Amino acid sequence: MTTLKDIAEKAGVNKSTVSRVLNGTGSISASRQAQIMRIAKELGYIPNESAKVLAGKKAKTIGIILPEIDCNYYARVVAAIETKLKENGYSVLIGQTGFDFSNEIHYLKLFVQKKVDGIILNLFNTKEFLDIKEELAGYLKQPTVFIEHSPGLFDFDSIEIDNEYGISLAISHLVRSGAKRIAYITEYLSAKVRLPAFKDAMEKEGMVVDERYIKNGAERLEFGGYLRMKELLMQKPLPDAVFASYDTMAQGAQRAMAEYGIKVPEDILLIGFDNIRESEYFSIPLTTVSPPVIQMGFAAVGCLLNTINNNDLAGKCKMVLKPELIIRRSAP
Amino acid sequence: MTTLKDIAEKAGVNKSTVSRVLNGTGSISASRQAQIMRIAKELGYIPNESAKVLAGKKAKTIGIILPEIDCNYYARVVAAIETKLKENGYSVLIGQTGFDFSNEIHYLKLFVQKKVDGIILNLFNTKEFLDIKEELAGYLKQPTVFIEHSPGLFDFDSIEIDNEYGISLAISHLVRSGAKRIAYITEYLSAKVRLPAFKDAMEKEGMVVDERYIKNGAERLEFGGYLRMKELLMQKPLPDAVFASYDTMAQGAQRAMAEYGIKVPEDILLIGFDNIRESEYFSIPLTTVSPPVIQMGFAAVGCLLNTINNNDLAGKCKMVLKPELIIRRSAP
DNA sequence: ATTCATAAGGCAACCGGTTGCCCGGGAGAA
DNA sequence: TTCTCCCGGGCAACCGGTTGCCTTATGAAT
Repeated sequence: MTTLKDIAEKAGVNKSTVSRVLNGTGSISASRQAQIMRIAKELGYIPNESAKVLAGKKAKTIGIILPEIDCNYYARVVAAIETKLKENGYSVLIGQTGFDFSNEIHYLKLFVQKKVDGIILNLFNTKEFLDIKEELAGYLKQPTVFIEHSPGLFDFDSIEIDNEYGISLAISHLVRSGAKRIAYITEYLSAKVRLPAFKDAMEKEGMVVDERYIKNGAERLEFGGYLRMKELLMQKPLPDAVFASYDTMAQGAQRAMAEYGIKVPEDILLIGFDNIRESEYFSIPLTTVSPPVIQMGFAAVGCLLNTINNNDLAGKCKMVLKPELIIRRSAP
Repeated sequence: MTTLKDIAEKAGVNKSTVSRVLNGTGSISASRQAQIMRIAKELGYIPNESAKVLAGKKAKTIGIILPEIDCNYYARVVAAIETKLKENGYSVLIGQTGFDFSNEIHYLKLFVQKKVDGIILNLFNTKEFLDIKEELAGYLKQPTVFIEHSPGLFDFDSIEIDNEYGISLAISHLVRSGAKRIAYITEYLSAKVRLPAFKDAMEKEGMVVDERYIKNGAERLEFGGYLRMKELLMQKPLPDAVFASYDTMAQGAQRAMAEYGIKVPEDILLIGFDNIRESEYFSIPLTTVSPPVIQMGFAAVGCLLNTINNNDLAGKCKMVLKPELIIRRSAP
């Protein structure tokens, strides 16, 4: 490990001079600069970030906490955020919580210790978070922005997705298409936030919520969609429209319907949520609600960098992004 | 920011005592311990990782560099790695290179500066890497493991996927199924490693490689598969089997064939590579080559942790993992 | 009563940079 | 010629922990 001191000794100067040359601060003669740069290269000098941070420099790192990565939705979120941060010279520390509250807290604390410059929180358990907010006070002093969901603390920045609005778009589209028996397939985690919104939307459209057409369960993703759809197909009369809690479940549902010879959209309309990249390429291209996740990621980064650089803007940045409806063949 | 010193002053002891209590090292009386712990909690003490690292502690962080996250394949890789590392108390810094060599180098250097304990490299440009290996010497001194591809340096650990073998599994399966005109759809990036392997496999099976049945291009993912498949459908006679460079392209290909009324597998057999989670739920469940990526991730972490903890094992860990063929309806 | 080991904790150097302050010397202004 | 000012660079404190070594007190063993 070669350090500033090594370079300084070899050049016969003080290490502060070397520091200044390497950082382009202070005024050092051109010849010295050249000499020091050369020696630094010769010695293969690699700066020590920990020392820099300890001495008061920014770590140029932000942490992002989210439920999981291996999922078409969150992968896109983190990719967008990473890309934007990279453009600004930041690195990203990542934490998967698996939807678990203790992990959410664990990573929050960990990242703060690691002296990140800011944190992007995609929390699932916002209620629980709110409960122990005071206890966490020390960990919420650096720039923090909540994405997707917000615990509703007005002293924090948040970039939310308007789930309720998105779901109402889906339901009213189905109703306008003449659906009478609208079913909902979901899983426990997703249901937590989307089931109430589904019921609301139904009521606003004047539809009765028939619990027999709501299928919930533990299994997630394609498999969950597949199972719940099969359950639904036992019901008679069959629903004439299905809202899947997210696109990945919709893909499983399509598969189940194909097995049973049910035609989409002729027999049953199908609509999803998320507009994942592949939904356009499902065997029946999926009509779906498209939350602006890339925009959300970019906004979160922009907001965070603002707060970091001007450090007086926390709480100033509150956005609620509206999803839009993407109409494809599964529910034209 | 409360520090060790603050706690020490309040407790009337030296900060070294506080350090020892907090770390459970040294011998400190139970009452002191209790007192110090209490004060630490009262003051909301948050340890400073940079200081710890500077003082010689491990950062308990590893960096992972890979082409992209928003892609079913790599998302799974990074998820597996993150999960395993979390179990061992490590955090992960992530870098997306976008398949770009300069980004690969950029992140390597960056992570080293950040004093990570180890690096997992999923490099795309292994040749270029090899070319400037000497220049990088200073950056390759901490534990490093290559995954998926290896630059073939025997002083480094690597967990490779045997692409050639995987592709030969696919081709020989198609040949055994009676395919005479086997096509290959791909895109520039994937082709770099898989096209030669495709040709090899074809030759080994005694098939002639007909360039008219090889469709390559810039577009990636589903869209790329969709475009290349449409090109293929202009060819006559039609191929009787298609090998898609990866499952996501296969999904696009399925869509193109559906539009043209081509039946899979009756008219054309289709086979993919990657065995992404959703391939089981494609409209025609996809026969595909399954590289053991979870196992690869776990092995990489295991190998890295070994090297970190025993620091004399570098280069000892070399694995080449064999994919297996998953037979589903698209090529029974 | 003397020796000795051990427990409890203090002291200070060190990790590798950063930065405010200071100083000597040469050039330009008065 | 003397006074200023700026350029080039040195000095040392500081960031917040860690740890080897040393001291003191206490109790046990001889």
